[in-house]
Amino acid sequence: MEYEEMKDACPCQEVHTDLLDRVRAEMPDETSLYEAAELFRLFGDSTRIRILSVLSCAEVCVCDLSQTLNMTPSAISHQLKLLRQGKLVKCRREGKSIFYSLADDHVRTIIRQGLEHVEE
Amino acid sequence: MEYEEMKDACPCQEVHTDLLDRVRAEMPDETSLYEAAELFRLFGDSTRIRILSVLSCAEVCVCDLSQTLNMTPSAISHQLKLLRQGKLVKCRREGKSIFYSLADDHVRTIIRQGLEHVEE
DNA sequence: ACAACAATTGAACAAACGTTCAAATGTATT
DNA sequence: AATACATTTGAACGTTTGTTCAATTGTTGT
Repeated sequence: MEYEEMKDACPCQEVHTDLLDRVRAEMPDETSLYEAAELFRLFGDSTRIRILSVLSCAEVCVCDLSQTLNMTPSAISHQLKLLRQGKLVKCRREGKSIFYSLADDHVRTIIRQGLEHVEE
Repeated sequence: MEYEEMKDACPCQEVHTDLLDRVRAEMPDETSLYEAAELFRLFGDSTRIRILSVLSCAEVCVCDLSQTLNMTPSAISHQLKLLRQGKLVKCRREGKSIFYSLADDHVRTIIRQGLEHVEE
């Protein structure tokens, strides 16, 4: 009811109704977009993208990450947990150390894409 | 001093020094990574990615966005401001309305990439 | 000049976030 | 069993974030 009134109140509505219908038809479903946002959110923090960037080069242990990025193992570990949950990285234990690597090549691609966009 | 001790305390260091040197050499510079993170952060919110997704289909006014996404013009406008600052969208005025569109094709590409990754 | 409308803005607020710290877990060494 | 070390975990903290609300700006029509 309210919504209908709002619709009428906006002159745009009259003009752009078919446009919006087309947009609605073409749009990816809400769930996919929500998941894509969740994915990008993981890349959207400098600590996490630096971790992923290191893992783009090599498989390394938490200790190495901690040294390379000059952050505490705890801070790194918390972020690794998020990256693991998001299926962006995988890990394997070797003695006391745990080695992390990218879960798949998509991750590398996405980072490259982002870097390409900013380096212009 | 403390840092040196930490270094010695970690057996990894001895083992992976050359690896880490190689990683450091290959890594993009801090600034690029930071900017890439900032870019991805913009895609990492469901409201913003939905806005961008609409703009991938068509140039629309704030009013249209507000209706399509079922959110207040104010909320939309706040997010559009961030997208404008990040150079992801551009706008032009036409009478009382302001029409938004994607700033360039990269944006479309990045969204597509993200969607591809989640739809698997 | 005034009313109507599209859009923007700033302050306020709750929710989500990232790091720190202390404690815990798991593995190898003695 | 006990120690040492790599990593993880949970609680706490200050900071950032997204939305709401009320007020404002800019444009059109009367």
